[in-house]
Amino acid sequence: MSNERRRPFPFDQFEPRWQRVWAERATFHTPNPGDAGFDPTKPKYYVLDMFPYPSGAGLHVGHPEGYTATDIIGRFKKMRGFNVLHPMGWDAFGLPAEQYAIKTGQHPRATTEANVANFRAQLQRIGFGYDWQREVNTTDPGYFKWTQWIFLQIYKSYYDPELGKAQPIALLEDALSDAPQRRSEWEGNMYLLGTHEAWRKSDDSSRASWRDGFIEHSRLAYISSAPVNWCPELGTVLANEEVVDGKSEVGGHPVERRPMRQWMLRITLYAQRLMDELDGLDWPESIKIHQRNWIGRSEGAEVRFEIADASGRAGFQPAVPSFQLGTSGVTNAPHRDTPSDNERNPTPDAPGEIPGAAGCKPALPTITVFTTRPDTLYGATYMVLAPEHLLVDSIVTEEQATAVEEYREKAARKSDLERAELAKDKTGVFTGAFAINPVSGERIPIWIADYVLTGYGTGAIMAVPAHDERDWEFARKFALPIREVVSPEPRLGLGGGSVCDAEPLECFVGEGYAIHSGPLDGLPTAAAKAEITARLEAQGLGKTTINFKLRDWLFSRQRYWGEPFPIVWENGRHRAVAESELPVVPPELSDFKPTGTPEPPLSKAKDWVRYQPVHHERGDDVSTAFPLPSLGMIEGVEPSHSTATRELNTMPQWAGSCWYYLRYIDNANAERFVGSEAERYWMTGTTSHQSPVTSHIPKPGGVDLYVGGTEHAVLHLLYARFWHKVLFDLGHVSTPEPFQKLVNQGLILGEDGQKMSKSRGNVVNPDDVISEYGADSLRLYEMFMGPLEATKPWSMSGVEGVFRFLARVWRLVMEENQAGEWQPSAAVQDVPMEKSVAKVVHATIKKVGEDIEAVSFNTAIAQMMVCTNALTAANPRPVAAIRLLLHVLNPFAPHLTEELHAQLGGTTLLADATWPAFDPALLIEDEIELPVQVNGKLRDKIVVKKDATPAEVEAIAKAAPKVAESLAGKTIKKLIVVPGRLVNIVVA
RNA sequence: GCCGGCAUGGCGAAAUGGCAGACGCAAGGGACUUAAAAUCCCUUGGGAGGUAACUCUCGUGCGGGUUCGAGUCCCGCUGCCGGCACCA
Repeated sequence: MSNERRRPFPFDQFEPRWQRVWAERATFHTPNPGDAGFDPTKPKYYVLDMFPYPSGAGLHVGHPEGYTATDIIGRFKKMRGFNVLHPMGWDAFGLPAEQYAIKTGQHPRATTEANVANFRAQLQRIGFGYDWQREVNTTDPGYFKWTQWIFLQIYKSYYDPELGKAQPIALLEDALSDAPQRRSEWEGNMYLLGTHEAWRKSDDSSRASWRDGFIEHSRLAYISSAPVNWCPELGTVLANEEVVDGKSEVGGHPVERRPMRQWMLRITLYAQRLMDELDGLDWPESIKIHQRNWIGRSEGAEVRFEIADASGRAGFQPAVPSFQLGTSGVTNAPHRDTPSDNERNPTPDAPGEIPGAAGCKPALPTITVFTTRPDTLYGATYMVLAPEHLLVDSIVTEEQATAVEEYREKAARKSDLERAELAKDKTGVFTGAFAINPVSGERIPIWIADYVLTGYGTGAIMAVPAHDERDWEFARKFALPIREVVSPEPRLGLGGGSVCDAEPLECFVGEGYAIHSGPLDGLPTAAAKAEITARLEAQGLGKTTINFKLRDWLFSRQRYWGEPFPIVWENGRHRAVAESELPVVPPELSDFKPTGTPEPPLSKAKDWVRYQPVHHERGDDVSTAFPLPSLGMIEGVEPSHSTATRELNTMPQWAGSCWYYLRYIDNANAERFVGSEAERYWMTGTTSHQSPVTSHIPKPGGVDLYVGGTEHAVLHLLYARFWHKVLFDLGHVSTPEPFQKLVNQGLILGEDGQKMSKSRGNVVNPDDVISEYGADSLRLYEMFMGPLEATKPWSMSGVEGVFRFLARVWRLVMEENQAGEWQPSAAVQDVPMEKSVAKVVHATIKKVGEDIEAVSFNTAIAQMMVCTNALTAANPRPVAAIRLLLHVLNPFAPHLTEELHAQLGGTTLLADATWPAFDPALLIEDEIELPVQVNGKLRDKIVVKKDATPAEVEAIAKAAPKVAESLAGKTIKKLIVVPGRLVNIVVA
């Protein structure tokens, strides 16, 4: 069979040989600034692949697609005189290794090591020019030490809304002690930071504890007990981004909502920056749009509704200011930030509420809603709270209490999946309470319904059934009044803001003109929004607001095979371990099974759990964020370390991949996560000898080219940008964005046009392709299939096609002797190139270079095929022409070209060669052929001198036989000569 | 429902608003060979006409438009793929 068959060229012999040569000579090693061999005169180019999770299944053909693209570009840039950084590593924490461990009892570290070895060998077999000295592995303690360190930087920071950036939390502490009078101002912001719970508790405590609580809850990493996505099957919680249709993205297991104590990262505070700073990036527009949609900014207004007391009057105005209407324009849903003793009946703590002070008539709370259509306020005929809304308990009437409680329990039990499936069927219950429409003064009922989400806006809405599909449906089902307040066309004579005549027949959600809306009547929607918002603001009843769909990032997992948090708990408070204690290494376990409860598997390591503080040398960073005594320790009690326990959760897999591109830059650095000199060079191209980087970098800088699949459009690419921005704010990195240019490779389908999968049996294994056709054929085919970004099916006969092309290149240079051995061909001679040969060779140099820059590899390969066909026809074959072809083919088929280059007497590596220059003079034709059209239809072709004047061209064109025939008896209305392109004659 | 992307031969695909189908696959024919493989050469979008070199004509999902000229730009559809989906 195939191994019996004689190979058209001996790729199986020379491919491994050249791979060894590259490895031995460290051909693709790139020194850092300051290292031996570093050339500061060269520009830098950082080309990055999305590093793989080393699964047990090994590489599939999708991996080498992007990797070959970056390899071609990296090798090309090296030939063009760049310092090229092109590294590879392993995103090796993750669920599959842990689940395999559960099944087999084998330690995840063992399987991970074996898989990494396999992946590395597979990649090396394809001949990628990685700098293997820069390899990183997220599970390496020398790596995750710095993942933990970065987490601590986030933990020790807060977001300053005025500066719009993260700051060390120590500064916040200073600010609070320096300016205690700013407390009320801070209180406003505190709610915005989700810290109102702490504020409430601190109300009657000392100033110091208020401050501690405030600091505690200002951290960019915080503890929350909000309902999270719990997956019982996987035994862990998942981020919103990891839940697809109510099922886990990994494994497809059902996911339910339940409140749990979890670490969250305040990515929401970066929503605006994450959105704005996309603009400067050279990314596919679709990915940018995807991220913008995910962040989901919407502009609107918050409106405060008072609750009517039983007699129907508006309730008492609360004595405290409504600090939800704070200074910052950014709000998000209230989080229940502190573990609640009874999670099913959380303490109401909504804004403005003062629960039952003894002996006084309780002031009734207000309800704040978010709306993008404040212009429809006159049409708000009822309100809806999310079932989980914290106000429900305090407003529900006795008669409705049972029904409400039943509904809330049912809603809580519903999984996300059920909630999604039942989405169209609205359900809800009346609370028995009423609110006052602030503009019409009308008494409107307050309902609860699960179509209102607790996590978005304020978790409460004003319902305008005439102009919102969902409210319309709900109102129809429960026979609630529907009032039309927007008309698609301007209407006259329907003013007065009074009652409308009849309920509308259908829901109108578009923009139009206000009707039945008092002072707004006749205004177009945009103006009506502005007018009503101004009026509300003047009366303290509302204000413009911006809302984001983006939620804070749920950052903890109940897994073994992940980075432990560098956090210990004591007396119910968390604190950072000292930096000198990093890395916090996971304990050895033999049983990795989920506990079956939300208790993480690390809880099984009883000794590890009990925190034994290391003895600190002088100068060690023990104090971390702020001194231990301020952490809520009981005064007078000596801190006792024996009671301290470690945080048992681990970080999600995204943690390691949030910064790996930085570690490649300086992967052996034991002092810092990345050396600043090297970081500045590879991210901005400048060194300390050059002018310092200012805070306003015109080009965002970062990785020059990042290639990977679209599946990371909102997960990895959003998380990594977030971490990078925090590091930038804190002065640890020099660019605001990590990845300047992004290219998405398309999906490779099976030969049947279906997605490759084991069950379909259409999976192509790159190893098989290599053993039959060689690594160069695999590389070349993956690039020749079509545009890199396109989804395209695999075709083995296509592989065969590029294989034949490579064999033709081989035979350009080599021929078989009588004994059947390959030897340099006699046809290859040191003769000058004929002009026609020189022309095609130089055209090839030009086009291939341009196409590589444009990431258009399929057309570059087509041009090299044309060139090869031309050279095959030449006899003798000028060796200079062949050498030039080998140079431009080298980034694509590095093994074959190195071999042939050596066979032609080359003593240096093509990989180290300089990209050839083309001679533009050769590409200029003396005579050019021009098509001549009559009325846009091709009639003839003429040949003219390249510098012929338009008048000359015109004359020749008119004289062309077929043109003359078409023109006979007609008058020329217009004649267009496009120099070098065509002639078009318009006749009557 | 909303937001993207795509639509060109039998197939993968090319084409700064300027000769549609480069390059490759597949297919057919031929050369070499005892034979096969490999290799090399020729043909290959549809239709019509011509003994022939060739000639004419239609053709880039559908319908309009802009333009001397549209696969390409604009408007309106259809189909497929991907994402989001009660986000007020």
